[in-house]
Amino acid sequence: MSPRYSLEPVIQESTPSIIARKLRYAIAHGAVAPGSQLGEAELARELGVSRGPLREAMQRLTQEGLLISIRNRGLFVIEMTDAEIRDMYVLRTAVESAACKMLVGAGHVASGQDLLSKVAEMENAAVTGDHAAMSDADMAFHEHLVALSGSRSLVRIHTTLMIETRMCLAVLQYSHRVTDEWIEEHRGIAEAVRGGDGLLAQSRLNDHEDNALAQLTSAPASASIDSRRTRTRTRS
Amino acid sequence: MSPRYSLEPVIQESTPSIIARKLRYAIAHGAVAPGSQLGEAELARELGVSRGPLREAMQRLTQEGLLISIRNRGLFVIEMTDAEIRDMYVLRTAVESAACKMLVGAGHVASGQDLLSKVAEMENAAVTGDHAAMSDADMAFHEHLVALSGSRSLVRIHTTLMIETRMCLAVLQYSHRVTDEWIEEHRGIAEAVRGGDGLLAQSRLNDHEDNALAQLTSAPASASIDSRRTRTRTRS
DNA sequence: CTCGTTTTAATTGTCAACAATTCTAGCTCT
DNA sequence: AGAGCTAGAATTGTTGACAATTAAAACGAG
Repeated sequence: MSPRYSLEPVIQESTPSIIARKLRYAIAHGAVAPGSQLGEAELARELGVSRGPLREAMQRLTQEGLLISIRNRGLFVIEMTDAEIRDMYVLRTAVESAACKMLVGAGHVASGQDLLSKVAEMENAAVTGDHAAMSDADMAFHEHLVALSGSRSLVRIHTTLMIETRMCLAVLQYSHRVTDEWIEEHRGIAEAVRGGDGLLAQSRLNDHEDNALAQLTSAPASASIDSRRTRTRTRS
Repeated sequence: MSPRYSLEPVIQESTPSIIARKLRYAIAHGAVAPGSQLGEAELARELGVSRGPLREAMQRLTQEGLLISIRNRGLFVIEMTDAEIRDMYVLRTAVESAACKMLVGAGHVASGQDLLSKVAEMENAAVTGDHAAMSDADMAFHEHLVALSGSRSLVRIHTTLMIETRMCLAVLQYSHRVTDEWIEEHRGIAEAVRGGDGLLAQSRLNDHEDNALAQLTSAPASASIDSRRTRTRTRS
């Protein structure tokens, strides 16, 4: 990895972008609890920037749906109810299903092989018992699936959805016994893509997302999703 | 005081929201040409607000994809190429198709009737030759289709997509001969929903979007892989 | 002891001024 | 005359301070 050839672009990332990226990472990995308030002054002081750029970054995250803004009250990290998680998965399934449909017909064999390599990474993570790596590989598979479609629209929407997914995953723990069938589901999708059978890939994808959703919503350990102090106002 | 039974919430819309809404409307209806630059100082002076709230509004539109921001250069209204329009329709079809799938099974008869009333509005607009009303009714149909699904995620994404669609429609003019078959396509979708046949509705929706896309772009739409309704897996 | 009012503190919303960067035009040198 | 360089103007990026609004706590009356 010689850094000579991959020197970073000269266009410096704008300050709001940097802030937004850091906040996204913090939210996605559970560093800030869902439902907690993000004070502008506090964050600005902590990050060493002024409130102007920080407000723009917050604006982006609000637009993406990661934060909710209550006028003259403040910004809060979203608390996703089961219904909202289900709703998110509806959109996510729609996006990934559309990606599947685009994959077949244009180099689906190479795409399938590519996805199978991601499945191999998942297996490696599974045998070592590394839950974080398992989660990363899982998300990498889905991100790669959408990226292979070549659709910028789908990728953009999907990126946001994966952040929300990660946020949900950060709360609960994996159970060991589901990883095996999970891997098999991914392999099934990848093989369907390699075989060029779009409908089969879509149906398998549907089933997979349904299973993943069931893990997130009906899991007994997911009762601690909402934060300790639940002072959320339903009426805004 | 006349008694109002549906008093609207007193929450006053934030200034950036108002600005964003006005700008969206202006962009969607072609009041500002695609590719033109939007100067912050000029707009702020014109709207009678400061640059702070205006920047937040611009930030939203940039996030939505209606503007592109070039650092230290300015903000410009997007110019959508044919490829980008096609890409947008991929996402739009995915969203509306997912909405269709949700419609069947839960009061699909009422939903179908509801959609058919929208088709009737299109017919009224067609006989009077009012192209603007025709366009409005067309978009109302699709917005209603997604709204009936009850999914907030789908509605949110779709709203942005319809603005971009409107922006594209503002540029070109309608040709008379396509309106009739256009109406029939909508009616077909509505009737499929009323009949509870989700797959038929999806396939008809696919075909309809392909046709609409062909009207917008000069190049032919990318090969519609599996727009046909097929229960058996096709293997070519 | 409870309900209503008032005060107070903290937060966001807004604004005007300053700094940094980029494009353009004019100039000089070859 | 053409290419390269330099100075100017215009724009955005950033900052700090001030105003408006809200929620909660303290207080007093019934």
